[in-house]
Amino acid sequence: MSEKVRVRYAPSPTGYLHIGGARSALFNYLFAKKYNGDFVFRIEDTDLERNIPGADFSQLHDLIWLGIVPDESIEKPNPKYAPYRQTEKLDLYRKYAQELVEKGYAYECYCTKEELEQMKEDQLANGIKSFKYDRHCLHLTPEQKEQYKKEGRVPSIRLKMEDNVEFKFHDLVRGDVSFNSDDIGDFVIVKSNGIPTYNFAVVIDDHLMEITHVLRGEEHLSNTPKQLQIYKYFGWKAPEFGHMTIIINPNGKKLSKRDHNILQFMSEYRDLGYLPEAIVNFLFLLGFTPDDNKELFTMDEAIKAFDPKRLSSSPSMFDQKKLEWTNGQYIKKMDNESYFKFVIPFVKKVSYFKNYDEKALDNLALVFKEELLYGAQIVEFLNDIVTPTKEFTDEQKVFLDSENSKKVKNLFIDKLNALDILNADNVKAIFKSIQQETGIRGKDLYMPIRLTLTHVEHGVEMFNIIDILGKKEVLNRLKN
RNA sequence: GCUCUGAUGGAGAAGCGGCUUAACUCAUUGCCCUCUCAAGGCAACAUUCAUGGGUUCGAAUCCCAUUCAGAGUACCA
Repeated sequence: MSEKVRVRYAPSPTGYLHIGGARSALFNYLFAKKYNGDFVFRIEDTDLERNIPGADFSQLHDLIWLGIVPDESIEKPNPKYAPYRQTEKLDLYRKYAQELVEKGYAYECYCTKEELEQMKEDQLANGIKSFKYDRHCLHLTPEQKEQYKKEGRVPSIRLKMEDNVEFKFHDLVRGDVSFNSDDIGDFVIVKSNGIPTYNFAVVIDDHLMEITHVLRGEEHLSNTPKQLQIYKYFGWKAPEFGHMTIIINPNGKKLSKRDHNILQFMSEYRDLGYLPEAIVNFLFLLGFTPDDNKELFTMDEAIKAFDPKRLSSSPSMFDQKKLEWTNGQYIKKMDNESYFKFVIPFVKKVSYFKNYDEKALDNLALVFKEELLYGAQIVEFLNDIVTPTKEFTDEQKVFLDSENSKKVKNLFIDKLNALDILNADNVKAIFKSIQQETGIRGKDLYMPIRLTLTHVEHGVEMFNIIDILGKKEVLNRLKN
C-alpha cells in the first residue's frame, strides 16, 4: 500500500455509543493500526432533529474508554482536515453541490413533500413498491422555476443518476458486488433547508479527509452505488469498501436501539462492571474468527490477528452469555490491586458493609474474585448472604430440627463465642473440632450452619460467609 | 414487489474439492473436586453442513434451481 491508510468511524450524535457502533469503530481501528494508518473520529450530524447535545463527546469518550483511541477527532483535530463535524462545513457541501448542478449532474427539485408522497402512492397503485423519483423537475425551464419560487417553494438538489450503468466494486468482506444505476432513483443530496444528506456529505468528507478504506455496516451496502456515482461525477478516486455483517438479536432481527431485551449501550455495560478489555475482546470475536483457536486477545494481539477477509458475511447474534464468560476471564486475570479498585465500589453498594474498613472490604472482595462474571454480580452474591429471604422448605425444616443439626449448632455457638479473633482459618478449625468431637461430617456438619445463616443450600465457602457476616450477626442468626 | 446479501449443532464459528469419523469457544448435560453453588479439571453433545438436482473416482466445499432469512428501497444516518 503506497498511500497512508486512513479509516474513520463517523457516528451521528443521536445517542450513546451502542454495541454496533463500538464494533464498527473497533474493526476500523484494528484495520488502521494493522497497516500503520490513522483512525479518524468524525461526526455526521446533518439530521438536526435527531441530534442530541453531548452525544458526540459521550461517544468519543466511551470509545476511548474501550481503548479505541482516535488519531484525529473532534477533540484532536488535524487542521489539514478539520472541521470534524459536518454542520460546521455546510458551505463546503453547498459549493460542491453547486458544482454538480453546473455540470448537469444534479438539478434543483421543487417538488413538495406532499407531491412526493402522492408520487409514491401512485407508483404503489401501479404495483411499483420501490419508489423512484420520476424526474419531474429534471428539465424545468427558468420560467417554471421562477413560478415555483413565487409560490414560496424552496428547492432541494437531486443527483441525476446515469442511465443503465453497472456500479461494480470489490467489497473487502463480500467480494465482487454490483448494482445497476437504473434501480436507483435520483436522490436528494442537499435538502431544501440547505443541509446535505448523508450520502452526499460522506463522499465529500471521505474524499477531503483522504479516507482510503471504509468498513461499515451491511446496511450501507445499497448506499454504495449512490456514493460511487458521486465519486464518478467529481472524478475522484473512491475508497475501498468493506461491509460488515450486522449484529442481530435472538429473534434474528437487526439489533436496534429500541431493542429492550438486550443492553445496547457501552455505558450500561460499564455501569454493570464489564471491563473494556473484555468488551473489546468479545466484540472482536463477534463476526470475526482468527485463523488460530485463540479466544482471549489483548488489543495488540487483535491488531495482529485482524484481517478483513476473515470477517463473516452472515449475521451474528449477540450472545450475552459469552460476553459474561469473557468478562469473567478478564476479572480472574486482574491483579489484586486493580481488582479492588474495580469491585469495591460495587461492594459499597451493600449497606451492610458500610462500616467495614478498607482491609476488610478487600478481603471480602477477594472471596468472589474467581467466580465473578461482572462487577454488579458481587452485589447479588453479597445480598444473598446478608439478607436471607427464602423460606425453608418442609424438608429443610425437618433437617434443621434433627438431633444432629441441633448438636452441631449448639457446639458451633459455644466455640464461636469462645473465639477471640474471627477469621476464615479459625472458623475452619471450629468445624474440624466439631467433626472430631462428634464424628459428624460432610453435609450433616456444614449444612445446618449454612442453611440457618443464608437460608439457601449453596453459596461461597462457609468460612468466608461467617467471616463476611461477622461474629455478632452469625451468633444472632444461629440463636434464632 | 424490486435491488443486494446471506444460509454449517442452542450461540459465535473453522473449513473453501480428498488430511473431516466437521476444529475451537460459549451454552447445555454428566463425572471429578467439594458442605453447597460457582470456579477449575475431564467427558458428552451436527451420521451431517437449508432443500432438490447436477459435475466428479470423491462435495459442507464447484454449478443450477428452489426455499428461507436479513438489509436497503426517505429532503434518516
